[in-house]
Amino acid sequence: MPKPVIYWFRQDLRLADLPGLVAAAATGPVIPVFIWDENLGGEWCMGGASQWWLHHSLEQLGDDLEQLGSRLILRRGESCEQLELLLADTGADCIFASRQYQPWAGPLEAEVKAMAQRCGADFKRYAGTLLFEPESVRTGSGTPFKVFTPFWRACLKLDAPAAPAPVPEISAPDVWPSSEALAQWSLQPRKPDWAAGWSSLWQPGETGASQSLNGFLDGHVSDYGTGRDFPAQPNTSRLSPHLKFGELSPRQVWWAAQGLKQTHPEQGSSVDKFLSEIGWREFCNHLVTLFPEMPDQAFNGKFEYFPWRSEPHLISAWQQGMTGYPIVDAGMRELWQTGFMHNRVRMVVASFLTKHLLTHWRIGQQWFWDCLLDADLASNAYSWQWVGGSGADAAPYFRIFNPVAQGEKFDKSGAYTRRWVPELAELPDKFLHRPWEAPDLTLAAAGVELGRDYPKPIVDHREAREAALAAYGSLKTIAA
DNA sequence: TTTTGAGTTGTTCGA
DNA sequence: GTCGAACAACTCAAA
Repeated sequence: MPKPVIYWFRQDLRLADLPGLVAAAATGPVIPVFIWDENLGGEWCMGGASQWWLHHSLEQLGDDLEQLGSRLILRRGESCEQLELLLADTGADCIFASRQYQPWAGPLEAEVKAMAQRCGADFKRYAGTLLFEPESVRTGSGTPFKVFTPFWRACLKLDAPAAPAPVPEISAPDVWPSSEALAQWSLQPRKPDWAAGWSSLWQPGETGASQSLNGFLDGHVSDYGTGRDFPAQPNTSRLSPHLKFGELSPRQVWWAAQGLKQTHPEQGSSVDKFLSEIGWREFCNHLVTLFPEMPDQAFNGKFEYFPWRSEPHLISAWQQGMTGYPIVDAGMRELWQTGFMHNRVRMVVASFLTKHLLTHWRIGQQWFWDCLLDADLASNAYSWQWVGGSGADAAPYFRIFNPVAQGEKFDKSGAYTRRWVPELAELPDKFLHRPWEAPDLTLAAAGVELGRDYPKPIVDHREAREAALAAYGSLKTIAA
């Protein structure tokens, strides 16, 4: 009997289309392992909402492995130390894993490789988390791209990603190493249980992921191009948490989408628009491998001098969805209550924090990191810097979202806002996004007293806009 | 090497 | 109500 090998699961919690697992299964009996390395990433260790998802995803993965006659071994501690212990416990002679792209992942992989070799074993790393490896996408002059559109055009000219690999047959080792109990890791909130009810909103795990993908492609993708901008409409894929944990590979998404284009050519442009969002995931992750400081430092050095403010009561109002701007508050409450926020609304709330409140984008980045089920280091950092104006190819500084106009344009009928800000539900459409302009009688008829049932705006839009333009304008005199 | 066209998602104002 | 211009300047990527 050949020696067993270890498959080290990371943010790739699936069995299908996992090249490293295929290779491991072809080598010998496989010991699947997940290590809860809770401090990995330091400041960017896993946020609360994501831990809830992780718990359920691991539960599913364990069940799925048992269906195959295998198991998921759980260990807690520093990744490299635990792997070394596992090599000793099991006599395994190789560790297989998927490559990850956070700034700390490469050094950790190098450390594991060195440790394995010291132990007379080996470490093998496989692609599969992205469509294209960062090293493979280059401009005509051989440099990495810093602008999305030419980046994605170049990706589309490369060889198409390989077809997804099926679930391999996995043989079990003679002896299993010990495993910890998932329940003892306390990944789920206790008191208060802010995730109560999330199980009816989300289905973590590979099965839920492929159901979401298929459901989306069978239906709502057809109107993705325009429908995706309206938060009350069901035209977004909601695949991001599944992709973040690797329950679904981008190759599976790619191939399923290409298949749909074959059978429904008329949906081609919507499908391409959807795939370009997968392209943004690629782009952000490629950029963070090039610029590992992206999560922590302004891309544009000028922003070291930006006059950010820090007013705790404003930050807290934003976090709690009590700014007095209904579309902003709806988004922030959706985030807190479901671990997710619609894309359009993410932009509105991010613009509001950085521009109306002149609050550092890092405050928003950290809040999203803790609250979002799909929190991805690269996408989160890139997007906050993009909105805040300090990013690579960022939004122009005068692009300041008007929360009233955004509400009236993208949630005209108010279905989204009324759902998350129910105290305004009885207001007529005309005043829903600007309750401070409603006549007293209208407010009374809707059962709303501003300042009691719902806040007055914490800042005046026009004044805040002027202040933001002045603050951003102050950077013009500073050489980059 | 130099030149040229372009770059996710907006708002306001005045004609 | 609708439409175009202004709101800047800079960097990127390709020709």
